[in-house]
Amino acid sequence: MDLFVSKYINKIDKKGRVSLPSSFRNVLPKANRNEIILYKSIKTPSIEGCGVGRLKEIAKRINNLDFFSEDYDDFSTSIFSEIITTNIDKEGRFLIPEELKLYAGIKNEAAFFGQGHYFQIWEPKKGLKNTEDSRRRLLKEKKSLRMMLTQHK
Amino acid sequence: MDLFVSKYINKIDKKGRVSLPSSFRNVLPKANRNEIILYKSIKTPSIEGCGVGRLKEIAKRINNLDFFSEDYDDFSTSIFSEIITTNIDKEGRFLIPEELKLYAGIKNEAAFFGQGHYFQIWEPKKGLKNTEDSRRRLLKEKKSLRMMLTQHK
DNA sequence: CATATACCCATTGACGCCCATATAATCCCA
DNA sequence: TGGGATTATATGGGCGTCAATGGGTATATG
Repeated sequence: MDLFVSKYINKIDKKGRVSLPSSFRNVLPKANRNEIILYKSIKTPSIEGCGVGRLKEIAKRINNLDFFSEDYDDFSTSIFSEIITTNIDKEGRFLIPEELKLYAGIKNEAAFFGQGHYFQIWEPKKGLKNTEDSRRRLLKEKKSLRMMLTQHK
Repeated sequence: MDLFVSKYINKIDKKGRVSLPSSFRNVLPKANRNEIILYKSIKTPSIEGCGVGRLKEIAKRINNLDFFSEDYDDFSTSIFSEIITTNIDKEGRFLIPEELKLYAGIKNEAAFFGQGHYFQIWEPKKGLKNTEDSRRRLLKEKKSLRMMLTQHK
């Protein structure tokens, strides 16, 4: 599976280390399996992460915004200048920078949420609540959710 | 046959393993025959499952949404983080995650119901009752439908 | 030299792989 | 076509491996 899926809650030890879930590590390209990038989520108090290869895709997305819009500047500033690269040790653990932990309100536990081509790291309770909220929003528009899930072709 | 059809009731052993019915295994593509995805059914207290190919298609669809919209996040959270991938061992067995067993009320036995492009896993009694209920609903509708169509003057 | 971080080793529990058996399904040949 | 032989499926259990976690120590970096 080459997508970040499912959710995991891992502990952060005294040294600040936390295991990237094994299934997430396997999504990273064999070449750069010991490096990920992290940045603040724009829309939620969470951290987003992915392999370094994904950067190009993000750049493309931002490039597709209207160059003269405020959004363009805001997104490109918020994302690119805030990106932090982090190394993964032999045991599959990494350090979450203090600033990002503060932003997400993370202390002793980190909840990892698969998001397909990237993942989010939440303070566990906040993360679970966010999942519920977002499911509730979607259920209001049953049509669109069904559209996503049902078999086409 | 490349569809999930028929129903089976299998036992869950001490280790939590359960056999995916052989005919279901044969539906999975030879390439990814040792991996399936599971998720909570939206409308019923049951687990739905299918091969990973279906997931990749959903990923493609979500990826086509506006990257910066709220819908994008809602979909990717509700779908990717709720999906669980599980491996099928050499004997054709897999583990149902505890959270999903709770959701479906499954303990020692699991009932598999073919649904065409996907399948459902139920607590046996609930599953059989659901089958009866939905058949009853169908018959009722048919009756009123026939009434609509045949009652002239 | 002090703090942070990487590497090494250890522990525990979960999971995958292997082997075994019983029952059911299929085959094959006289 | 009957019936024994072979294969497949569902199920049970032993055991090695790996993932998550904890801690000691070396190394780097200012």
